[in-house]
Amino acid sequence: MKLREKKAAKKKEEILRSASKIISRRGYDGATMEDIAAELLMTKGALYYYFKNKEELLYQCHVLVLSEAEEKLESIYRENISSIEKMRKAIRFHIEVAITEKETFNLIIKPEMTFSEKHISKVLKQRDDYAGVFDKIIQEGVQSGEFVVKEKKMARMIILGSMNWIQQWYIPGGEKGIDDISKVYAEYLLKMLT
Amino acid sequence: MKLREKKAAKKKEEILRSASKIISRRGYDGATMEDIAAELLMTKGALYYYFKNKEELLYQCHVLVLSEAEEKLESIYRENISSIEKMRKAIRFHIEVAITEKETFNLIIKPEMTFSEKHISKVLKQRDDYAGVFDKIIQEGVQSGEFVVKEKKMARMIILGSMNWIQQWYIPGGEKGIDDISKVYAEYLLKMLT
Amino acid sequence: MKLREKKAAKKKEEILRSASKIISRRGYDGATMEDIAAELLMTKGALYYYFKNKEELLYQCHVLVLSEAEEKLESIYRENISSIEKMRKAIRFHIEVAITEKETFNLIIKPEMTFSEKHISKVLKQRDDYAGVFDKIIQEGVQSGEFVVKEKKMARMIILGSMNWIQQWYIPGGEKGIDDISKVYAEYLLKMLT
Amino acid sequence: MKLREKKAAKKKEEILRSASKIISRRGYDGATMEDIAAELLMTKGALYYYFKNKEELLYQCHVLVLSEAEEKLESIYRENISSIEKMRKAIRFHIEVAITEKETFNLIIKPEMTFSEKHISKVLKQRDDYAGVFDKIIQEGVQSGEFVVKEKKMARMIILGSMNWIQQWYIPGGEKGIDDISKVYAEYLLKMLT
DNA sequence: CATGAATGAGATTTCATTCAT
DNA sequence: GATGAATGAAATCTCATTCAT
Repeated sequence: MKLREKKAAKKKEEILRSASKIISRRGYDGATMEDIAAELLMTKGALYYYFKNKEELLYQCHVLVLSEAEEKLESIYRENISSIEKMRKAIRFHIEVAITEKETFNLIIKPEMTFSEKHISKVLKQRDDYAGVFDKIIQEGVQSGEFVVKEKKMARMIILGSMNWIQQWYIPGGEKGIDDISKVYAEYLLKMLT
Repeated sequence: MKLREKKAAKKKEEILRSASKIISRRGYDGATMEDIAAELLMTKGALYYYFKNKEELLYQCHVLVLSEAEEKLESIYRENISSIEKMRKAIRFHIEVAITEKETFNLIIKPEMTFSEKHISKVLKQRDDYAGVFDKIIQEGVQSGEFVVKEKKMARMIILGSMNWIQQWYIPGGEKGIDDISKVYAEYLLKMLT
Repeated sequence: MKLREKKAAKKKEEILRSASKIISRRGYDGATMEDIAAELLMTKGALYYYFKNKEELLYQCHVLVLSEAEEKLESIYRENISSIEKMRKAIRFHIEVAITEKETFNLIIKPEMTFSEKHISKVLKQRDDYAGVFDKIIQEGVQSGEFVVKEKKMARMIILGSMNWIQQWYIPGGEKGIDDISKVYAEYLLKMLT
Repeated sequence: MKLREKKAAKKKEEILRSASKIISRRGYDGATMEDIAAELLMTKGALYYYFKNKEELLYQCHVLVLSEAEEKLESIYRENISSIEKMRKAIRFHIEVAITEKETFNLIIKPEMTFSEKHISKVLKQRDDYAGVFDKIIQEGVQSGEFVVKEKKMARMIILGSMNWIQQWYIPGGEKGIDDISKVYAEYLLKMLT
């Protein structure tokens, strides 16, 4: 029994990974269930065995990706380092995820247009939770005197917004690598905070 | 004849304004030709008289909105004020456009997914031109010693990215008005540059 | 304009007649939009130009057939003849419609299973109105002393039920013609009422 | 071995009872094999072990329900009472079955639309047999002088048709209970026969 | 015996696009 | 110039049925 369930769970995750890849390449509307199934060498019908419809599939992608990312972010927050270092790490991590897993993070744009009422609030909640970790780091840094920020929410918006935008112009194999980018971003954004 | 053409041009612009409104509300895929026609109290067929297909219509929207915005931005650049002031004005202007004309600016996200090869290079060129004005302001500021920025392109990316992201969370009538937001953004982003 | 509208209305009616033919032959689930379109030498898409979905199409069938039938029934009720004669005529008319237009009357079975909440109440209302004419004839007959019925609603149920059931076994070209059947039914059902 | 078979037979019957419940609730097309399996806490696959396809399952439902009912009806026919009393009892029994076991009796509507050639003749035969008991009662009543009916088949059609139609409007817990209804029906239908 | 997984055919619906009038 | 009508391709989703384990 347990084995069975594990197998199914693995399959689901496999589907989610492929799905988010396709969705990010083609967009939510552009990615057809056929495309997603093809990538997995499955038939459309099989997808519906695991997820009851396209929105559910997308929603699960969202949950998977974001919960993994949030966990990692939290672990950074709990590290025994200065707030500045935490923020630097968080920035680098977020950029890395947003780019290398562009596939999945792209799902995040315009959720209201994609999710129905059934899911939208949970989706927004999860994003808030994720963003909340950045808030906590900022808050901590302000208290320790490392950061000087009055409008903390705004600052967080700027930080996350600028990073999320990277997907719009980043081209793999281009002049700047992820590492270069995240170094510069960290530097400049920290300059804003301190 | 001239009158005719003028009339037609006016009609085209009218269509473009309505179209961009609808497209931004529903997204490019979500906005059907029917919807757009309905907003204008026209029939689908009529749209095809003015624009040969949906992509062309969207492309023209893009041209219209961006060329207007670029012009205004250039005029800011030409003003006889400090680079800091220029940047502050540019930031406020961009945010205002991105929010109040959200309708049209939203078109900008993910152009490769929307435009075919026929248009994509022109679209990207126009965006580069628009962004180029920000580059010029930064460049000028660096030369005058007002700004201290080594990675100018990156800085511009951060600035534009953070502002474009505002659409993702801004809710009209919320706690913060456009003015508050743009003031804080200008302050924080300038802090980064100076 | 008027001409156009008339043309469209005619087309709609044409569609409804074909549709009800197909639906009655194959049942609501069995009749595909493709089938219906084929019968009319149209494409599926064209149907959706006239009716926004399958249920709407079916609903309009129902409205068309029942309102025509009710009108005729009312005219029988208004004739200047005895209640017995009215009932005899009504019975003959109903049987004729239920058989010759079997196509359309069959729609009537199990409406709750076919219509969504949006339409169901209107459908039931229209049926009640139709049945109501039988009630009025019975009522009149009782008052004039021609009929002796205490449970009028039940009597009407028996009359309509027995007639509606005819579709279940009637085979065109069989031993008994419609005329024979309706004569016997009228005789026996009137025997029950008097 | 025998035990095995008995067990299997019991299981089959159990399935048939559940199946007819679901089928009558949702209609033959509406009831999916999944639904039926779910009601039995089985999986779809298991159903296919007992019945080779959906039609076969339905057919067996039909056989089960009708043969039980016919048996009971025959026993009424064999009772040592007047034909009038037999008919009254038969009417009451039929209505009771048709309502309380609505689940199963509903299957009977429009058999040609549900059964393929393979089964249809057997289905019709069984129905004829069932109806035949009513014929026998009528025949007996006519011979004994209790009934006065020339068109015996028609009379039977009226009787069965009116009763079968009850399902269309009967609502459990409504004003009239089954008992009231069957009393009135018996009274009125007998009035027609005598 | 039974199950989970998968298939494949078909159904409804949507829309950009075309075209005769 | 503009409209109503129609097309056709594609997308989502459903289900009876099969089969390896």
